Amino acid sequence: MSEPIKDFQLEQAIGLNVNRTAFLMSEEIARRFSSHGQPLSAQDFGILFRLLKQGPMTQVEIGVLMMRDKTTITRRIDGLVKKQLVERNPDPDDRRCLRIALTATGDRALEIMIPLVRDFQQEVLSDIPDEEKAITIRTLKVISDKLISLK
Amino acid sequence: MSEPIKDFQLEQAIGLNVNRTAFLMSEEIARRFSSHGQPLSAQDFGILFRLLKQGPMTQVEIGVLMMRDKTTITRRIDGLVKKQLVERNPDPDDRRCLRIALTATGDRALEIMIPLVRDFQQEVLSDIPDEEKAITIRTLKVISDKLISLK
DNA sequence: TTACAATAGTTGCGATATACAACCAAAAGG
DNA sequence: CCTTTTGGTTGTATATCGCAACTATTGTAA
Repeated sequence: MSEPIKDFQLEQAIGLNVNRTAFLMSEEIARRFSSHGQPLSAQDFGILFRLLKQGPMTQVEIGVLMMRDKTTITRRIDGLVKKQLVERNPDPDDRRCLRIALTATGDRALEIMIPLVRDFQQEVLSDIPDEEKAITIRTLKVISDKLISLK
Repeated sequence: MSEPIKDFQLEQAIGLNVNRTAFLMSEEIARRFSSHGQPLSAQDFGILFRLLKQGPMTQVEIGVLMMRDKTTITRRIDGLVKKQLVERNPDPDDRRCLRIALTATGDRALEIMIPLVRDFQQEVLSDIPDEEKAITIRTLKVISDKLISLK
């Protein structure tokens, strides 16, 4: 008679560790943003940074990247507009679309936040050999790609 | 003049990958719980599983493990009580405390959910060599331990 | 013993995040 | 044209969360 139920080791479970790490990282980076005058979430940073790297995007495009419903993006952008970090510009070629673009204020916010993020990631990974960092990131990508393919 | 801002590689950032993976894993495991008649979140599973492994706990103890305010735990336990998965028992030695304990229903729910979790984790990691799984989990632990020590 | 401090838990309240349904406007494609 | 698809907004509902304030109980120290 096997009793397999209690054999499961939660502390070794990838799910628990991924979740806890994600929670703690988001919390800490948001805390650092706030203490540098930028009260934004890690998610908001993600939006702003992509706008910097890739230029203006529509809300639907942002929604795909963030894996969120477009109504959720409407409201997140509302918040960023209210903080004057982005603006909704008309698309000259398609009057349905709004091109979400960084403002000068948004640019300045990123100039503050990007070094914070870079330092933060460097800091939390400082004890990890490069090889193991690479393996970790690759493993996470494999998992998320697999989960996306399931959907 | 260096221009380091845009050099930051978001796709290689540990934070983005950890967050996305956590989101996708939580979503998928909740979906599987639901489709097996157990509409619970990964967080709720975490509570129930710890109660199975460690026996009854107070709400404060659960809150420490989950890194949540005790008021949040009160309400999560409310939900689990309503689903008859746990019960609040008086502590004979301290009348302030409630010992949160699995019910028989909660036990049966775990008998369904634990194999789902085990299979799920095995499935998402199936293409990853054991060595790399171990490195990934260890790296995540190092990060979360470091973040906890910052608090 | 008695007063004060700490602890366990609850409730009121507000904030945040999220998505579905329904809707409008505009574009695409027969 | 007429129909379908697409981008976006709003109404509504749900879940999650934590602070402030409260009660009840326990611990502590004069």
